[in-house]
Amino acid sequence: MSPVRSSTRQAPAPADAAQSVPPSQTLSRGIRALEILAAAERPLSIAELASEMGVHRSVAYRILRTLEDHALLVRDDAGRMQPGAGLAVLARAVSRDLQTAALPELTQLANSLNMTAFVAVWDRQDCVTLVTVEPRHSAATLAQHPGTRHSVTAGAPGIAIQSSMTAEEWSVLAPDLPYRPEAAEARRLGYAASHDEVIAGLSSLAAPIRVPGSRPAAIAVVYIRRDQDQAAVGQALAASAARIESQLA
Amino acid sequence: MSPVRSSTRQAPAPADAAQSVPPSQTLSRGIRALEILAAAERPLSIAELASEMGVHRSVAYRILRTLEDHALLVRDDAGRMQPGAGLAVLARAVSRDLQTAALPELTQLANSLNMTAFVAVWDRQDCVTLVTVEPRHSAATLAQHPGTRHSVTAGAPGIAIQSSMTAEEWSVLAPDLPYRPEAAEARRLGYAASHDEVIAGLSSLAAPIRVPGSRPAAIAVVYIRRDQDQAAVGQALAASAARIESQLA
DNA sequence: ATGGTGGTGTTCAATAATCGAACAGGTCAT
DNA sequence: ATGACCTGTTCGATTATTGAACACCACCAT
Repeated sequence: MSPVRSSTRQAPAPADAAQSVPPSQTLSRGIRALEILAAAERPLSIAELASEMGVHRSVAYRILRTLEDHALLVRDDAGRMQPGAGLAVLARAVSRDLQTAALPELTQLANSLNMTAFVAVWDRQDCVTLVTVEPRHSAATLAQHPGTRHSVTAGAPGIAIQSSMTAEEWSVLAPDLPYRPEAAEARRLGYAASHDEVIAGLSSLAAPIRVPGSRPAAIAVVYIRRDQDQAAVGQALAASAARIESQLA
Repeated sequence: MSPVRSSTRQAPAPADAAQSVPPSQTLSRGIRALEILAAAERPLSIAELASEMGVHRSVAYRILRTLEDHALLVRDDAGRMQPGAGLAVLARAVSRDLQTAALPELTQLANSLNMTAFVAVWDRQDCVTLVTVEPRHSAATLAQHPGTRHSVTAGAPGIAIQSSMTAEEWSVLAPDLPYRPEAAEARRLGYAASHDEVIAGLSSLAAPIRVPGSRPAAIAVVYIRRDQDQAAVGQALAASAARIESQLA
């Protein structure tokens, strides 16, 4: 296929049973610092972070300095920490091809349907929103922001992702998660629907995107009014998904 | 000002001369793994990453396992590593208020001007693109993606950021970086312009956004044709910047 | 002024986390 | 089947990490 790309042979990733190599303590703590900071809604001092992490302040100091070196963290005027631009650079590389292929489709969908459109990927137990596009005349903007995560067993994107495989395939890949019966119908239709699942009052439609070599994703829209022509929108989503898949091949 | 926000007193962030605390080795390596992975345009095996990082394979193994635990990394079908969705979650927290305030303005600008609009923040020597919105009828989409970085001394966004402060303030905050004379004029006009600076053939206009407590940012558009009414577009940018600033107050 | 409070940054011996070699496999070409 | 290349695991030696203690600064009440 790609004659230049050498060394294609490699070993499998066997079922990850209880891993026997203990995680790196320092690295874990560093990441936890980032997670805490991302969840906090205001900048935090080193001392606050240290107590939040449950480590000695001098340990936090060293860790935060390191994160700062790599621009994953920046300081306030007052010296307090907040997430840094380096994270945006790293995030751009997440499913880069999918992001690139999906963006034009999302723009097109958002504006023609006048709904917020987004791509979500399957990550462990969750569905994570990767890119979003809001419609042009967004008066009451539905804020579906990137980085949002919710259970993959709830909402149209999750159902769509499930619908890209059979119940049996699902039980292999996600033995702990239930297979939603709606996925079977979504499989027939080419798209999935949900109402009031993730956020009360909101409805969502989604179509699966099969990504070669990776877990499946979904392209979706959210909306408020229930009186939509679900079939038409669903088919538009499925068509977009097909175009995206063809670009990823 | 904000009576609820307790504990406002804190120490300064004195000039960061050569830091005397050595960075955490393990954490640095973990971040470097992410950087390498983000720069690579294909998934990498553990062995490849190890040699790329210049560490023993078993060291890389432990580090990657840890990153995987936190969903900053996911594996290929074949067990090779690629950036994970957790990074998207963290990135969403970068200048969250700015992102939120800017998004509607970007959508509005992109569609009314029919140009790609984006927000860039100042990070060390660089200008990093945070959010972008492409116009609706994007035939030839200018792919200005989030995460793009280029020197803050080049391009309209960089000049706009410089224009938000005087040459003297600049020399304090960025002693190593030159102050572009264009910034003085941009300061008068309320917006900055550049041609062929970052990417040959592309022009850009930008207005500064002053962010309370943080480094300044910029809102900008890129376009190909030179025959634009620069003043009108520049003023639209400045107006958007003003609205964003008022939301951040 | 003066001390109290809450913060940052630095140093250093003790300790526990990390390192890296060696081993045990698995998969895919040839 | 043989070699090439990979993942995952174990374990003693080494070294990075830890955390207490110290010096210092800014701000606020008293």
